[in-house]
Amino acid sequence: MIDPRILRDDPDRVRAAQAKRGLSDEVVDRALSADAARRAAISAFESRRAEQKQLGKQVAKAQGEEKAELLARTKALAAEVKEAEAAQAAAEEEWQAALMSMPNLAAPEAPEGGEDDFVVLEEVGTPRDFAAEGFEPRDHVELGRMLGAIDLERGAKVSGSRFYFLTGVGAQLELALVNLAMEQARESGFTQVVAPSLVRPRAMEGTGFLGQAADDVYRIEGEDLYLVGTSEVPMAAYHSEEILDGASLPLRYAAFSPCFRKEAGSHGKDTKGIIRVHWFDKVEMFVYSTLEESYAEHERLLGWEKQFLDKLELAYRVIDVATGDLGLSAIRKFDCEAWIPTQGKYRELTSTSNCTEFQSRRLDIRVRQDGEVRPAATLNGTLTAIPRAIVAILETHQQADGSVRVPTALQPYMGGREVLEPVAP
RNA sequence: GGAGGCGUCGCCUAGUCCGGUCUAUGGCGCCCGCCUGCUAAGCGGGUUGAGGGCUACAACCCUCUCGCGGGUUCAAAUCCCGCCGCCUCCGCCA
Repeated sequence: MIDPRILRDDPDRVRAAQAKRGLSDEVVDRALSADAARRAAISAFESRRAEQKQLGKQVAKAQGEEKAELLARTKALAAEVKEAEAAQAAAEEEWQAALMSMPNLAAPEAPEGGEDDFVVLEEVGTPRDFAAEGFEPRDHVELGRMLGAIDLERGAKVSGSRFYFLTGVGAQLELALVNLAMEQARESGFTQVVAPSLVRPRAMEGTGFLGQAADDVYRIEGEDLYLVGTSEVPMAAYHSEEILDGASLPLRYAAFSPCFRKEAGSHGKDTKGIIRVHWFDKVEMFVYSTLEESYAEHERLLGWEKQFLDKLELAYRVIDVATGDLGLSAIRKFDCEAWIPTQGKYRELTSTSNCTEFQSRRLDIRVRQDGEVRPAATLNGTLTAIPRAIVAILETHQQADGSVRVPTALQPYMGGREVLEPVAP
C-alpha cells in the first residue's frame, strides 16, 4: 500500500506513477473521493459518539424521572451512532479497496515500459562457444537423463506436467546448492531460516500476491491456506504486527522453502524441462530495513546474488526491470539472467526487489527510531532457485561426452566430486 | 479430532464473578531531570498504538485500541456468539 498522505497531498505524483506503469489513473480519483467521503464519515461518527459518551456518564449518575428522560434521548442517539458507524465502515472499505489495488510508486530510475524494455546494466563472463570447442551442447533434459539426475517422465506420471523428480546426482546437486547458498548467507550475516510454505490469506494479501497475481496461487481446498510461490511471503509476514527496534536493523534472513506456482498465464511457455515448474525449492534473502537504507541494501542484495552466480561459474547479465514488469510491490527490480547455451539466450535465475514501505503498510510492520514509529522497508532477493540453477550448471559446464564439470565452489558440498559422469547413453 | 484452561498499553500484573467511579492498577525495563568524585542507590516526571479535527507534519481537542470480528445495552476489559492463538490432558501420527 502506498503512503495515503502522498495520495492526498500530491495526487499528480501518483497519477504519473500509474502512467509510468502503463495503468489508468482512474483509481487515483476513486481513492481520492473515497478518502474525502471517509473523512467526512469519520467526523460525523466521532462527534455523535462523543455526545453519546457524555450523555452516558450523566445516565449513570441520574435518578428517577431525570434518568428516564435521559434514556429516551440516548436511545435515539444510539441508533444514530450505529448508523454513522456503518457509514464510516463502508467509506473506509471503499477507500481501502482503492488503495490496495494501487501498485507501489516505481523508482524514477526504473526504465519505463513493458517486459522487453529492460535495461542491461552489466554482463559478467562470456557465454561458452561450443562451436569453437567442436561439439553441439545437449540441453538440460538430455543431460539430466544421461546423468540420472532429472526424471521428468515419472514426475509427469506421479504429479502431472511441470513436475519432476531429482534423483541421484540431481538430488545431490540440490542439497549442495542449498548448502552453498545457506553457508554464504550465514557468512554474510544472515539468519538462516526454514520457512513454512502454507500461509494464511493475510500473508498472501500483504505481500501483494492476491491481487492481479492471484491466478498463479494455489489455494488449499476447504482450508483458509495458500501455498506460497516464494518464501518472501512467510518472511514478510514473519514480523507482521510488530514494531521493530531501529537499532536492530537491518534484519537479514535467508529462508529455504518449497515454492508453488500455477503458471496459469504461461501455457505453452517453457514446456520442456525444469525451467518453468509448478514446484521448486529456493533460498531467498529477505531484509527489513529503513526506507533510507533500502536503496543501498538493494544494491547489496544484488551483490550477494552475483557473488553466488560467480561461485557457480556462470555467464550472466544483470537487467534493470521495466516499470510494467515490476509487480505490485516493487519500486525497482534487478534480475540476474544466466546464459542458457541450448536456448541461445539469457534466462532469469535470480531477482531482487525493493518494496520500500509497500508490504509493511499492508502487514503492519513498523520501526521505532529516534522516538518515531514508521513503516519498515522490505526487500527480497533470490539466492538460488534450484531448478534453474541446475539447468544453468548442467548446460554451461557440460563436456562432449555428456559429463558435467562441478563448479569448484560446489565440490566440497558434493562430496569432493569434480565431474558428474553419465550413467545412461 | 475430543475435553478443559487461558489471551489486559515492551515484559509481568490488578481489574472480569456482580456492566457506569477503567480517562485500565502496580512492578520491571526504558527515557528525561534532580542528587552525586564516578557508578549504584535514592527522589521527581514521562513511557501502547492507530485515525480524525485544527494546524507550523508543534501544542491542543476528539474517536478508536484490554487477541480478532460480531451481538446485547443508554453504556462492554467486564455479559453472549463466532474466529484466531497459546497451554494441559486424551486420541491419532512422520
